[in-house]
Amino acid sequence: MLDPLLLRKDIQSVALQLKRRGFELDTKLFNELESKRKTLQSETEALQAQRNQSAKAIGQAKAQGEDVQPLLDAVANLSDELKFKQSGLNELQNQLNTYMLTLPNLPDESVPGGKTEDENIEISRWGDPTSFDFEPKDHVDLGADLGMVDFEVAAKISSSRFVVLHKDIARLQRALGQYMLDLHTTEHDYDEVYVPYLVNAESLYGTGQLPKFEEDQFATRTEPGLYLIPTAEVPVTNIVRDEILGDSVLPLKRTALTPCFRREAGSYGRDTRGMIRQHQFEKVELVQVVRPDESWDALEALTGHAEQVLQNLNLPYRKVCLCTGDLGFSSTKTYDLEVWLPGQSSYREISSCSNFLDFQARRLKTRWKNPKTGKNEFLHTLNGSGLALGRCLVAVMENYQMANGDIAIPDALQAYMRGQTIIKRDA
RNA sequence: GGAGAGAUGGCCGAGUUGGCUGAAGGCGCUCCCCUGCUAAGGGAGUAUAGGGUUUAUAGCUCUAUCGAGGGUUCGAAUCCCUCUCUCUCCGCCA
Repeated sequence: MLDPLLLRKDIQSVALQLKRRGFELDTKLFNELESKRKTLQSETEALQAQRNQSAKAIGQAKAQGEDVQPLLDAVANLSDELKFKQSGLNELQNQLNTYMLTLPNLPDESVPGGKTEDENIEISRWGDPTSFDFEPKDHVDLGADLGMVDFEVAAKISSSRFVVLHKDIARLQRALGQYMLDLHTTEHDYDEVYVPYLVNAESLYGTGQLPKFEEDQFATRTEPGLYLIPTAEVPVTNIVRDEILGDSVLPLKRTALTPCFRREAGSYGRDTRGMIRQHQFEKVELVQVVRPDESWDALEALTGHAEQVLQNLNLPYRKVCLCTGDLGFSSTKTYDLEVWLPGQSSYREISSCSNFLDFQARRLKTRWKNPKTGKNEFLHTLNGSGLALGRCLVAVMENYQMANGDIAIPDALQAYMRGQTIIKRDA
C-alpha cells in the first residue's frame, strides 16, 4: 500500500510515477473521496465529542442526585444523527481503503521505462550458452526418452499443467531443493522455515496478491476460505504481519522450500509444452525483512544469493532489470535471472528478486522500533526465488544432456544423489 | 466431533450492582538522585492508530482502541448476540 499521506500531499507526483508503469491513477476520484472523508470524519468526531461530554455530565448529575431528565432530552436525537454519520463514514473509509489496495507500488527511479518484457534491460551475463556437438533436445523429449517425465498421466489424475516425475528425475528435483536450502542456510545466513501451504485471505492481502489477483489463486470452498499459496513469499513474509520487531533481530533472512500453486488464468496459449509453466511447482524462496536504509543493498545481496546457485550448478544465465511495464504489482524494482535453455535456445526466467520498500510492510503492519527516533516505523521487505525447482530441473536436464539422451549430474548435486554422476534410461 | 474455561497495555495482573478507567498494582524499560564496588533505595516518565490545526516538526486539540464484529444505553472493559483464537478433559487420528 502506498503512503496515504503522500497521496494527500502530492497526488500529482504519485500519478506521474504510476503512469510510468502504465497505471492511470484516478486523481479526481481520490480527491473527491478524500475531501468527503475529511468533512465527514470531522463532523462525526465532533458529534462523538459532544456525546462523550454529555454522557459525562449526566453521570455526574446523577451521582449528585440531580434530575437528569432535561439533560437526557437535550441529547435525545444526537445518537441517531451520530449513527447515520458514522455508517456513512465507515462506508466511505472502506471505499477509500479498497481503492488504496488496488494501487501498485511506485517504480524506483532507476527502473527503465517500458511497456513489455522486451524492454527489460540486460545487466549482465554469466557463462556462455551451452554448446553441443549434436542437436540438443528439450526436457520434454529427454524426459520421455528416459521414461521419467509423464505429462499424460498427470493430466489423467489432475489436469493439464501438471507433471508426474519418476525415479532419478524426481530425485534430482529433490536434490536440487536440498542443495539450495543447504547453500542458503550455511553460506548465505538464512534461517530455514517450514510454513503452511494454505493461507487465509488476510495473508494474501498483506503481500499484495489480493484483492487484485484473486483469479490467479486456487481457493478452498470451506468457510472461511483458505488459499493455496502461489509462492512461499506469502506465508514466510506474513510471519511478521502485525509485529513490531526489535532492532536486534534485524535483518531477518528466511528461506523455505514449498510447492507453489498458480491458476495461470491469463496465460492459456503460453508455454503449454513441458514443465515451464505448471499449476504446481516447487520453489526455494528467499525472504528478507530489513531496516529501511538497508533494503537496496539487500536487493543486490539477495539477487547474488540466487545467482550463486546458478553459478554453482554451472548454468549459463543473464540478469535483467525489469522495465516499469513488466514490474510486479508490489515491487519497486525487480531483477530477473534468466537461465539458458538449449531446448528453446533462449533465456527463461528462473528467479525474480524484488525490493518492495515499505509497500508490503504497510499492508502487513510490520514495523520496528527505530532506536534513533524511538518510534515505530515500517520496515522494508524483499524476496526472490533461490530458485524455482521445476525450471531449474529443466535447465539441468537440457544443459547437461548427452548425445545418447543420458543426463550428467552437476558436481554440486552428486553428494545429494549418493555419488551418482549420470542419469541413465534404464535406471 | 463432545464438554468446560478463558482472551485486558512490552509482560504479569486488578477491574462484571454499566458513569472522569486509556484503564489500579507489579515487573520490565528510560532519565535523574543517592550509595566509593556489588546488592539495595528514592523520584519522574513509559500504548498505538487516525483526524484537525501547522510550511513542517514540536505543541495543542479531538476521535478510536480492554480478541474481532454487531446490538442495548445518554453512557459499555463491564449487559446481549455472532465469530475467531487459546487452554483443559473425552473421542478420533499421522
